[in-house]
This record gives sequence, C-alpha cells and structure tokens, in this order.
Amino acid sequence: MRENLTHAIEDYLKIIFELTLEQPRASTNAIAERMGVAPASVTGMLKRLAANEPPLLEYRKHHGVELTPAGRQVALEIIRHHRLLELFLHETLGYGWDEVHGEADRLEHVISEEMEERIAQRLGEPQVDPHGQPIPTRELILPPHSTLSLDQLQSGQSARVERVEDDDADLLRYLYSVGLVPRAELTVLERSCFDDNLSLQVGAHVVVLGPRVTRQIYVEVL
Amino acid sequence: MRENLTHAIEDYLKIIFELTLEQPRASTNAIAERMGVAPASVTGMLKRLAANEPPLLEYRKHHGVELTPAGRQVALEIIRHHRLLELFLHETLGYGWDEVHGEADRLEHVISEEMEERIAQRLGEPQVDPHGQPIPTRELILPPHSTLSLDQLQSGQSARVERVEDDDADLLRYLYSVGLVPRAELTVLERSCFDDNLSLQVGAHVVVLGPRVTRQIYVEVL
DNA sequence: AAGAAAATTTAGGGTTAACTAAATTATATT
DNA sequence: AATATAATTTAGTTAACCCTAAATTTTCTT
Repeated sequence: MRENLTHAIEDYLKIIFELTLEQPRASTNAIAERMGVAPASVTGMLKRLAANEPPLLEYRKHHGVELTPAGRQVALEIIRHHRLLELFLHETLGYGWDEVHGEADRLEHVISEEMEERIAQRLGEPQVDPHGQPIPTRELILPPHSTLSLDQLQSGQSARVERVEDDDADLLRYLYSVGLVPRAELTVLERSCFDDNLSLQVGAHVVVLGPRVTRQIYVEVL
Repeated sequence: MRENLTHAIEDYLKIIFELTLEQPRASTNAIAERMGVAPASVTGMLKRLAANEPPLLEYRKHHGVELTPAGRQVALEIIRHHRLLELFLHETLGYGWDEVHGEADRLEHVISEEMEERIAQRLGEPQVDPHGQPIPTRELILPPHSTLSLDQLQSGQSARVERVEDDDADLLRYLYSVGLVPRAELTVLERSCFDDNLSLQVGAHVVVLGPRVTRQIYVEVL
C-alpha cells in the first residue's frame, strides 16, 4: 500500500486533505503556503502525484487538486499516526498538549503499522487526541465532528468545546491557562459587531478573543 | 549542535563508530557493506564528512577513517537514542526483544532531545537495553563493557551473558527460546577443535552453537 | 621484486525535492 | 471588452545521495 511514499509526499497529501475539508479543491498557492515551499515546487509535485500509479490526486491546471480515494487513504493513515502519537506522548511521556505537535509531525512518517496498532491498543482504541481532534479508525474513516467554530456563535449562546487546532503552541498554552480545553463549557457574553471580538465566560474566567483565535476552536451548542 | 545532519550522515557516523570499536580505523569497503551502498558512494560521503565544519572524521585516502570527537559525539547520541528506544518499545508497548531493532533504527534519527530525556526519565535512567547493550549517558560516554565473546571461552568455563548483538531478529528469537538472554548463566561443555562449534549448558538446555553465533554473544567469566 | 588480487578512488550519470526568475493563464475591475 | 492583478506554470539550477564502470593504489603471493 505505502511503498514509494516519501515523507514529503505524505506531507503534501495530509495538507491537501486538510485543505479540502474546507474547500472542494486545494489551490497550488494554498498548498505552497502550508508546506512552506515555493508555488513552483508544488506544481512539480502535484504532477508527480497525479501521474502516480495509482493516482493519488486529480489535477487540473490552474484549478487545483482533489485527492483520489487512494490519496485520501494515505492522508488518513498519516493523520491517524499523528493523532495517536499526540495522545501517546501526552499520556505516557507526560508531554503538555502544547508540546506534542512538533514531535508527532516528525514521528508520524516513521512509525510502522505495528507500532500504530500497539499504541492504539495501549490507549484503549481512543477516539480523540488531546486537542479533541477525532482519530481516524483503522478502516480509515474520519469520524464525523462538529464544524461549527466559536466565531459563528451569537451573544447568549452556550456551548461545549469539542476540539481546537493543534499547531500553534503559544495559542494552546494560552487556551489551557484560561480553561478553554475540550469539554469545557462556555457562554458568549457579547460579540462586538465591527471587529468580531467575542467575550466569553469560561468557568470563573471572562476571556475576550479575536476572530483569528475563535476560528480555531470548534464547539457543540448546548 | 546537530543542525546539518541528515539521517544518512547519522547512519554513517553510527556505523563508523561501531567499526572502530574493533579496529583503529574503518575501511571504505567495511562501511559500504554495513551501509548497504556501493564503495564509491562511501568515498564521496567520507570526503564530505571530513570537510564538514567542524570535521566529523579524519580521512586518509586508501587508509580509511577515524571519527573526530565531534563525530563521535553525534554517533553516541544516535546510539543512545537507539538503545533507549529499544528499551522503551519493549517496556511500554510490549515489543519482543527481536522486534525492537528495526523500529528503533528509524525512530532514532527523528526523536528530539526532549523526548530522549523523557524516555530516560520514565525508564529510570537505565544503563542497558533489552539485549544487554550499554546505553551511553547524557554526557555521551559509553559505559565500559566486556569485550569477551562466547567463542573465546574454553571447555569447562562458566560465564554470565552480558549482551548480544541486536540486529538479527531470527537469531534473537532462537536465543530467547533456549534462554540465552542477558544475565543467563552458562557452562561450556565441549569445544570442537576443527570447526569451532561450542556445546553449552544453559539452564536445562544443552545448545550447540557455531562461531557465527558465538561471536555475537558477549559474556563475563564467573 | 614482480605480478595478481583486492581495495579504493575517479569519472560520469540519475533521481528527488527544493529554489528563482520569467512567462503564461485566470480572475477581477473599470 | 480591455487591462491590471493575482495565481500558476515553465525553464533552468542546485544539493544530497545514490549508481556503474574504469582507473588507480595498496597488499598479498610467489
């Protein structure tokens, strides 16, 4: 199944998968930005991935790409590795939830299926990582999850935090300090019309968050 | 400290370190064989490593190489990673002692110093891996160990197994099945003069081993 | 010490995955 | 519909690591 695949290819597929959760197709530039490489480098790689046997994505010049089922399977495998590793590092080595991401990003390409299984077993076949992100199953299905981000809530609404994006360590440290972790409950006190700032009640704290932050927190309305 | 170093470079340094435990200098061909690459490829790499700033090894045409202190430090760091990982996989994920080597070989290049420390702490600053191989300390000193291999014993001598080479899974499974693990005690029943076979008493077992095997088992005479 | 055998290096290539700069195509504005 | 701007692709390079085949150097044997 995963023979020819370099780390770079796995990263491309993972990022394309994440981008196509939001838009139907991922653009060359968006991929380049998230990969931290030049757009020209992306074009070359996309051609290769589309020409792979089996093709890992469907590529139309100037119109971005979409993963094929084969490509999606690889992406989900990597995401499963990543999230299992985050939880494993947290649970068995005492890593903070703000520290697991970088380590998992490197390990995810390197662990065997054997190790993936052993970790999953040891953790009791967990469904979510420390940030509340759902862990794809061994059959490589990503469990459904709320797509409602905090910035879409109205004044007075109450909600429970389901998950937060895991890639910004500074943000994670801050969220932890104010108690905005998965399962925490909150109420929107006020939303300012012109700048989209949101003031929230979280436990004993009152927190004001800008839209760049609230877009990274996903909730379930109560 | 470790900025420019690719996985390949780390592997070269590790292998050169291991070769120079036996001979004063490591030859191009010996390195090529252990790396599984062509001798010509080794020459190119050795030139690069000698030209590195700081130089990682000292290279004399047609006379092999010796590590510099800087090169030795990198090698020991990787060996520390490898052996800590072997023990970690064994202890916390239930891997068999024959299964840990391949996984550790890939992970050793990828874990952070942070993770190295956390693993060492969790395992209680261990001194040896599951095969009895000594784990270099954080100050990067390799603890001394016996250099007497089983093939050097005479009839009638008793000894305790200290360590075994870790890279042959089939051999490890066999040794486990007959009880030839670190700390096991044994007595040489007979050594045949012409073929160097050794017959041993190990617990209830009587085992006959050829020299290719006995050279991979290190002991302390009792 | 000469010649044969073994070890090593040189020379010339190939692949992967990145880069920059210039050219092209698509989209948005007026 | 023309033009400006943004997005994308092409072309030409680079660096890391590997290869094979041929040439050279060292070591071994007689």
